[in-house]
Amino acid sequence: MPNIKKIAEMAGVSISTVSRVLNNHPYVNEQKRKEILSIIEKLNYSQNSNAVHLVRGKTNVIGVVLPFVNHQYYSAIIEGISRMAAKHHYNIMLCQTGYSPEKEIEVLDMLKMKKLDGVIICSTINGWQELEKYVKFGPIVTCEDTVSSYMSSVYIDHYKTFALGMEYLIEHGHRRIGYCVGRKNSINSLNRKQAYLDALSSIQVMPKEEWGFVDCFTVEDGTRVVQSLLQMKERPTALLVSCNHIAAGIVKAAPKSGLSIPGDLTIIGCDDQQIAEILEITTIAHSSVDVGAGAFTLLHDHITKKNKETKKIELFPKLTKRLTT
Amino acid sequence: MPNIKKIAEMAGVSISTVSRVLNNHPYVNEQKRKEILSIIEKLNYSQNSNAVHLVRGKTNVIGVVLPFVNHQYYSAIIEGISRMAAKHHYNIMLCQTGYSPEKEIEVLDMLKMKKLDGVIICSTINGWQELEKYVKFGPIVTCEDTVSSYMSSVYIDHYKTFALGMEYLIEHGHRRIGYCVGRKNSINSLNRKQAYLDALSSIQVMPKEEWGFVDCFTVEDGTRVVQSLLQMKERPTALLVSCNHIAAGIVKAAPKSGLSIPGDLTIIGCDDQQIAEILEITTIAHSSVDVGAGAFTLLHDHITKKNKETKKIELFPKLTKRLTT
DNA sequence: CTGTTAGCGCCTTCAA
DNA sequence: TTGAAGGCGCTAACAG
Repeated sequence: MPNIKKIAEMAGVSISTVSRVLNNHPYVNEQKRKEILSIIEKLNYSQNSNAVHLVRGKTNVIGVVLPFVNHQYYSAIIEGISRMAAKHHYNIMLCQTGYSPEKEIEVLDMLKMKKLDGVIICSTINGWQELEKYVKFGPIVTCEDTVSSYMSSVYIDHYKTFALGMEYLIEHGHRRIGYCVGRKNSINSLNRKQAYLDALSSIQVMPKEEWGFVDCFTVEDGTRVVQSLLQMKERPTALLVSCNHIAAGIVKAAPKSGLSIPGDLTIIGCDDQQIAEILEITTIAHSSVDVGAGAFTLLHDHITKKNKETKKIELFPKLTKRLTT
Repeated sequence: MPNIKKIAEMAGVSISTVSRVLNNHPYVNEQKRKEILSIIEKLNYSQNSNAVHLVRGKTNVIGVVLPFVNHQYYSAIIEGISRMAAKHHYNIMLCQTGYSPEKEIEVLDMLKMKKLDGVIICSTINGWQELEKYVKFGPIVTCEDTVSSYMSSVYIDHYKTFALGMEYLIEHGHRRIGYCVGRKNSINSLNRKQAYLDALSSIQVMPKEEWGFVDCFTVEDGTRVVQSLLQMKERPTALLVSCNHIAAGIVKAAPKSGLSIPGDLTIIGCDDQQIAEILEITTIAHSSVDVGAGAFTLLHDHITKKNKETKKIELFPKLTKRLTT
């Protein structure tokens, strides 16, 4: 592999001059520039990124941290990030954590080690207090609501999401309402639960422990919920579900067990996965692609120092009524 | 930011010694090792990856090239790659090309520029002859069938896939058969078409041009297919569809237009997207996660020189009968 | 067991 | 408009 020195030798100039044409600097004799370019061409030379990164102190690579790549909520976010990143000539290091705290830290360490110019955290397991320790190594943007004043974020207030859903259900006469969320104690789950509890309390209804389902992530989890429902003496008439894939599982499994939807069971899902459209599931959604695009923009502004202060961008989901309500 | 020199100074040793403890080399006084470690801890130091990459000549990063991230066929492949990569301490650079030839070349250039240790191409737009030019810069593995003897691949022979589907349809009495594929002239599409034509010719049926749909990628394309079908004087009784998302669009749209499935129209999809399971679509599938995992393994073996010769791994999909046939 | 030294490939003053 | 020289931060012989 040729290097800059070799090119310089062949062109009979110094490596500085070669460097100048490589980086489109002015003050290079047009004749020499042409000559150098042709040699570069002939030798099929290109810069060694690692050397460039080392000397420049940046890589034009950002890290994207998420629990599961093969999950449409996240792949939509990646889509948004990808589009914007391509526009600004940034590359994406994709890091699937499976919600392992260590894996998340590993990525943050890559920031510290200058392998990454910045990081977007789609969903954290360590929590923002931990993330905060790394902002001194480079900008971090989250796609979740964080209280931290050191990190920008694009987020949805899931208290509002669930509040919106509960309002709809209550307005439509439901009193026996249940819900499904993912990780039991994540910020988002806790917010959702609070909205649920507050709404019930506003109509003087006591929440029923067994109607709150946790650890729901996939279609299979949805069918599991239906199984549980069938065992109950008293069943909810409606379910507010934090993700459409779970909702899809419920919607497919319920009729097979004799529960008609929305007759016996009303379902409201969340997010903008296409499955909701296909199965005609009522959903409360925002654009996940926009989340990703927004996160990249915030991050990019920080990297390029366009803005120093952190920024919080809230996205407001809205309810689309379809056939499960 | 502290560097190795600073650590050496503070510990009163040379940078070599620090480097040794950093890389777990033997022959370091246990006392000094402890001391150095504690200073590293105190200063919250860590190596500069770019310097390490430069001097080692590798980055432990591989590139993954695909047209669309937000498409379940590809996100499943990424899942497979991610899992294996994590196991071997490799990172993934994700590159969405949108089938732009230039974007694909950009990634290959990153291989040339030592930013990447290897590349996995999930679907190429430039074609294998072009890719081949880059193997001298590092190993390239594809998830498509390539004739190249310079690149390993994990692939499905889509001639066989469609042949399998046609056989099923013909056995079940269909004679008026159509098909849907993605890019009109991609290798895979051409292979599929050939299988289709060969099957028809084997039963002495003349193919009908308008029953071959191209540029089908999404659910919406599926509904578009149904629109076209409705305009036809003579309609096919069955459709072999290269991707379940298109099939999903057809399955949802058809009944709304009075075409019952499988009564008026039999549908066979392809690949293992969950949507097929949910909508009970008969499909011809292999595990896409396995494709990714296999591709990484091949690539890793090349990077670590475990095997020099290229290897071709063929995966055989099988037909799962459900409710659309 | 430890330090010196020579790179890895490139960018960027500085002086000419 | 050009070149020399000094890093960027680290690894790896080599010599002690």
